[in-house]
Amino acid sequence: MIPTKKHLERYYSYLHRLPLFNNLSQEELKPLFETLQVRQFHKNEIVTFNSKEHSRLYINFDGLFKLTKIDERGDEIVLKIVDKKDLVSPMHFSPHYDVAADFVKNTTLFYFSQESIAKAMADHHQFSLNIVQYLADSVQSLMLSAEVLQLKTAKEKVGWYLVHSKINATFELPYSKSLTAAYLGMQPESFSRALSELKKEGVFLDNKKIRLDNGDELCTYCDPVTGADCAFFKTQDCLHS
Amino acid sequence: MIPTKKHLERYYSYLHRLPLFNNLSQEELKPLFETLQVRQFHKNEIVTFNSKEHSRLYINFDGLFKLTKIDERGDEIVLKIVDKKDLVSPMHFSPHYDVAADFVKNTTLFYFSQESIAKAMADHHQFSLNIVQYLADSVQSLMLSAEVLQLKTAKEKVGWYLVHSKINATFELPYSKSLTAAYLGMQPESFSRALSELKKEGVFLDNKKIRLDNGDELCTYCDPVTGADCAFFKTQDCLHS
DNA sequence: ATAAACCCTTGATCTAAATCAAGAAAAACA
DNA sequence: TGTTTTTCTTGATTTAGATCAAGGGTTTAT
Repeated sequence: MIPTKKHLERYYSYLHRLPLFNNLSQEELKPLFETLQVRQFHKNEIVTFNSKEHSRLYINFDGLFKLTKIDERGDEIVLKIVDKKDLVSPMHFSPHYDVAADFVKNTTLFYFSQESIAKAMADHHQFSLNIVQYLADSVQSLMLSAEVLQLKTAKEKVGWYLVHSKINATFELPYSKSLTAAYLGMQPESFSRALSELKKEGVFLDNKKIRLDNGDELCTYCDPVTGADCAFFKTQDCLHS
Repeated sequence: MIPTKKHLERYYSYLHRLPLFNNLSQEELKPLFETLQVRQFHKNEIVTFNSKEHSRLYINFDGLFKLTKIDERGDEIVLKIVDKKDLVSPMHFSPHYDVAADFVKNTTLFYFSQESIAKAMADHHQFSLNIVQYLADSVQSLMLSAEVLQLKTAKEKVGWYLVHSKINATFELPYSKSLTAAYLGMQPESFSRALSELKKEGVFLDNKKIRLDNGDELCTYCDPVTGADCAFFKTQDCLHS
């Protein structure tokens, strides 16, 4: 799909605000942005991302999908929930690795070819640094997930996810309960039961809004990386102090 | 610790052969290598790697350690087993993230400061590309681990680990059973039981050597990334063909 | 507005792996 | 070399969460 000129202006300024393009001028980015491509995906569509056919860097402009792996039995793990402004780079996968992109909503993705990205990296050292930063963040968030998924009980997982949402967003669970459950590696039933356990501790979820009796009920479930963005962090009330 | 001149020659040629320095000449690497530092760690020592005090890139010259996270209950996950030639880069961690380096053997680590690495990246685009490659590989191996840990049963995990060893190394389990079990997120008892299940399928582990009745008994447990390095891959006998 | 589809909850039951326990084997040490 | 320490195995028991099942809500479509 070739975007119209009117759209392009809007797209460029959207892109320019992403962390991936930090410290790069409109001018420097022009040659890369001119190679921008756009593609739409339908809700419920499933696409295999591999480095063979998808040697690209995708940016979620609008919509929602999950990166998953499914085994022979049909069991699924959610590696990442890809929301607006999030990136996926199958171009960085090795030739035999692939993941499934499972679209939760109708979605519009931007993408740049591996060649365009390679050229931009060669032309602008800052862009290489941004790519390094993006990959380093991915490593860290995967390590954090591994920790949460393996070490925490069902209740702790849900508690952790809620603090996460409470701090990063605005007291709202951003996704459906079943999608969140899948991301936390648990069944919807267990998620539901964990929520009712948390109710006893003063944590309520009314229509996706998180409500707390006291305000600090979720601090037990917090981690230092998430906590760093919290107002309580390193005060006497915070457990990471 | 300041290495002697005699040692340095040996160190430089060791380093030069690492993938991290692919396509870079001895000449180009000289300024970076001159900033090389060396540090020893004792068996059973535990060091916290965070970006504050360890804003470096470490290379395991000799020894063995595991990168772990431990929770309040004392439960541990092994994020990575760091063997000779492997890298760890706390310099890429965000300020509030840390992992524990738990030394299994006496270990000698090389390291470069964040500044040295940053300078080498700025001076040589190829080095930036190598760093990107290293981080991309880390992302992928973490995604593969997540899949193995969450989706596979105990027996499948052990089977998978054995194909892994069979193909990458030389039919040997590279680490102790309990370390391997920890890496696979299971108890030593479960590992042991899984092994005796595999015996029934013709897979034996005699004194760390893997012995197979037929030769293809482990193919069921293989994954395409591991399989890609296998002679059977994509022949009629291989399940990934 | 009504139907249909989907999502969520609650209860009963099941199961894989953890835990507890104790002995066997192997490795490290003196 | 024998002794101590650590690692591994095997069995009995427990448990957290999965699975199965069915009813209640909520959103979407007609």
